[in-house]
Amino acid sequence: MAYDHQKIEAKWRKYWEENNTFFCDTHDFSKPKYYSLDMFPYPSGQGLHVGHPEGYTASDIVCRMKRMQGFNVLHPMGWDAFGLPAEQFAVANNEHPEGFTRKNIAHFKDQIQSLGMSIDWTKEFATIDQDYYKWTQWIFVKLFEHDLAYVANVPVNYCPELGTVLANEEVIDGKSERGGYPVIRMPMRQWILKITAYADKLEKDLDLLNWPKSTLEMQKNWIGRSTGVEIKFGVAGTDKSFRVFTTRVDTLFGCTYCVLAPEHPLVKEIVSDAQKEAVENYVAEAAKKSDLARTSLEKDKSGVYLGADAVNPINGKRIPIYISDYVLGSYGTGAVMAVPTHDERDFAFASKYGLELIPVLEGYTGTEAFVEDGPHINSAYADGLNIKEAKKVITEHLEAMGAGKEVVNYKLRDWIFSRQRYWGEPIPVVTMEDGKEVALKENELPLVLPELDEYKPSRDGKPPLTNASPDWLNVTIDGKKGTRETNTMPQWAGSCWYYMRHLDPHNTEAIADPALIKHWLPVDLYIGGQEHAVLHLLYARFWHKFLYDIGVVDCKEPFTRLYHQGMILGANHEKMSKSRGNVVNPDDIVREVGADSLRMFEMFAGPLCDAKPWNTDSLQGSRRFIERCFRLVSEDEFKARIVDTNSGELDYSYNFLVKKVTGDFEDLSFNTAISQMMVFINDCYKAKTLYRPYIEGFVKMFSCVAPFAGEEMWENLGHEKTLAYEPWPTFDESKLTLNTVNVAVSVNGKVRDVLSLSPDATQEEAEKAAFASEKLKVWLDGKTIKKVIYVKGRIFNIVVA
RNA sequence: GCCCGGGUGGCGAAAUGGUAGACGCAAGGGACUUAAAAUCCCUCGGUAGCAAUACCAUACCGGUUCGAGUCCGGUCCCGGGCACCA
Repeated sequence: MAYDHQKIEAKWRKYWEENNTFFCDTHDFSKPKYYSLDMFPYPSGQGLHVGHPEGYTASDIVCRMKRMQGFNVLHPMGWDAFGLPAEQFAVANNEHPEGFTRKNIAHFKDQIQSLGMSIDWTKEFATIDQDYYKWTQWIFVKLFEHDLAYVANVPVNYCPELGTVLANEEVIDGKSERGGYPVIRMPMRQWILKITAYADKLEKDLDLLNWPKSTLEMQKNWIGRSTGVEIKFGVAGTDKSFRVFTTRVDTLFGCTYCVLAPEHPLVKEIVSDAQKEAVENYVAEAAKKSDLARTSLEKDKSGVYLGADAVNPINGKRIPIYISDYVLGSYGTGAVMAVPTHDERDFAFASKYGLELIPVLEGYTGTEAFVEDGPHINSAYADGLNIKEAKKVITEHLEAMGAGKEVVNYKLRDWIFSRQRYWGEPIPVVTMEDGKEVALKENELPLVLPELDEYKPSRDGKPPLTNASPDWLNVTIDGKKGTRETNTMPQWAGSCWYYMRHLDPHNTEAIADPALIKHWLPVDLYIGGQEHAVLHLLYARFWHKFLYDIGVVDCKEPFTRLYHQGMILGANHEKMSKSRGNVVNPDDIVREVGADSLRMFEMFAGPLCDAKPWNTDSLQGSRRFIERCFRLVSEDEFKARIVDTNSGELDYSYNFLVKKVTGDFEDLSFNTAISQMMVFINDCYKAKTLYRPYIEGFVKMFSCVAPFAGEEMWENLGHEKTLAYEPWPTFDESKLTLNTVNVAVSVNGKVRDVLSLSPDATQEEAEKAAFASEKLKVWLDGKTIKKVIYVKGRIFNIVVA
């Protein structure tokens, strides 16, 4: 019986669906739980990409093993279904985006099912389902009630091409993260979530996570915690003052001027008449510039003297105040103390405007800012101290004077949460005539997205929902008139809490049954692309922490273990793209060589986290391996070798295999697990007899990677039911001890002979055997033996002079 | 510029500080076959040699060690992230 992948895969797909094989009874708490989650896909019109099966297969392998190990495994799938492409399709065809999206979902689901994922489809839902986004809106209302959602007129990142504002996280190099369109700064009324209120927790709790180092690092940098001192500077000749933030308070004696951000409120108040025009011009120019222009184009520093001076609180020195756009209004206090001798930016600025230079650390040469550690000078009581000591002393002085205190600052900004788009969750708020915002009550949710005649945003940035019918727009609450919010939520909203909803996707009373939340969270394994290292993962952590604080969840973090699959590149080692003509369609592969071969190839190609090029030959090699395994239980020649009494010939190979595969699957090291399976199969081909329990154990492990073939092989071995819940193979440690092991004998570290010794041969025995070696004579002849090093089972090294 | 990763055969890659290149792909040879495909077996880092074997070899330079792909310092490349954050 030949390996017919199409027949086998169709057969078992049907079997799993009909028997609801992978149904997870989430209320069954009798077994330990294992919750494995894939980052749910956005169901695009293009269908599945060949990269999707990679992450999905990885988590599927772990789920299949965990199920056999007796865990109650939850492995769900859902759809991140609000989003731009569907809306763009809707605008182009003047059609509601839902129909298009539902069609895509059906296609995605069919494709994923064809890949043999052991998913419990009874837990499926989409973010666009009304009974899902009801709860997304509910969480928003809770945030609002806790003053974590507010409206403000702020300068935002507006993307004219997309017709919407974007979060800071969605702007990369002045362009939109999606589409790469230019983004400009302009003030607009927006809903904002106070993620900064959670900055400290988001930073600290990174310690609790088993996440890739690079991702932790990126989150840390994004949050950008820094400890420093806030210092109060008085404005000379007035009763006004301003605060600066510095991480280098030790250099305060070298501060020779201060710089305010152009948008600093004090600027208008203290500017001198003589400088007024120049300052106003500069402020106007800076306001026009986008962040991009202020940063990348402005290598050269510019600024204007305010005509006012400040007083350095540490020594009473009178110093000029400038404004410059290299100081950001949105970070720290929007004002800095400048120490040109020990800060590169200040040095550049001071050199340009001929400002005073006072070195306060030994090592300053006058040609550039000296930023290393060293003894302080010109710093009164801090002279001779290093940075750390000087910081302490000067901070104490400032505190005693009431002129400074230690503070923590974050780079993280609040999350601009509203979008001027149609295809998103409506924000469940009504603005009353008096300008007050009122959130809808729970029984008024969901606030359903109304149908429109047209889905286009208007040119002036007004959202499509402003075109909704007056019935929808105008509401009366307690006899007062109000208007519904016409902004919608960003796509991230739906993905912030979906992992909770999979536990209980049809609950109408709560976001999920609290008992289920308590039992099943956090997610044990979360696999998805690294492109979400900051955006989605930061937002989801924020919502989770908020839900923790209001008692909805009782763990601090949603995802304990996170892993990113690497990209599948084109055969030419470049990113797959239509324009490069190197795109591989998974449907074609499934049809031609089968889902099992695709899974095997993607897992065997290299470490899960690495980028891996597509390789058609290697794909065939994976199929060849599956066929080789299949033949063992389907061809008479091999079936006749399967026996019920153990001859012992595969003892080592099998037991080592079980140990290796179990550990490697746990570590997500699938490529090495598969190579060990290949070694075992090669051994099987050489063996005279095949001990049945070994073959069955192999099939169980193999089936995690190639589930269709695995089930078929299991049936060929005489079983009637699926192997999905068969007990996971165990290994016998005693079978892993060999009678003899190869011990390399080296002279001065160079291997000269290999001895066959007992694994626990003593040093004396090893020595005897080594010095008896003919091959060694040449290397030892006439030499003095200084010492020998013996490591059991590994090496016997002789050091000679 | 700063912060993370990473650099090993023709290719994808393995290697608790202990015989570098497991496993696979490609290539070459053999068996089976009328033939081909498929399958099975063998060879396969470089140089020299009929061979045994020797020397060289994990980006480059240096160090620690009996012993370094692995640890430490420096250099050069490649990938990713951040970028006036005071």
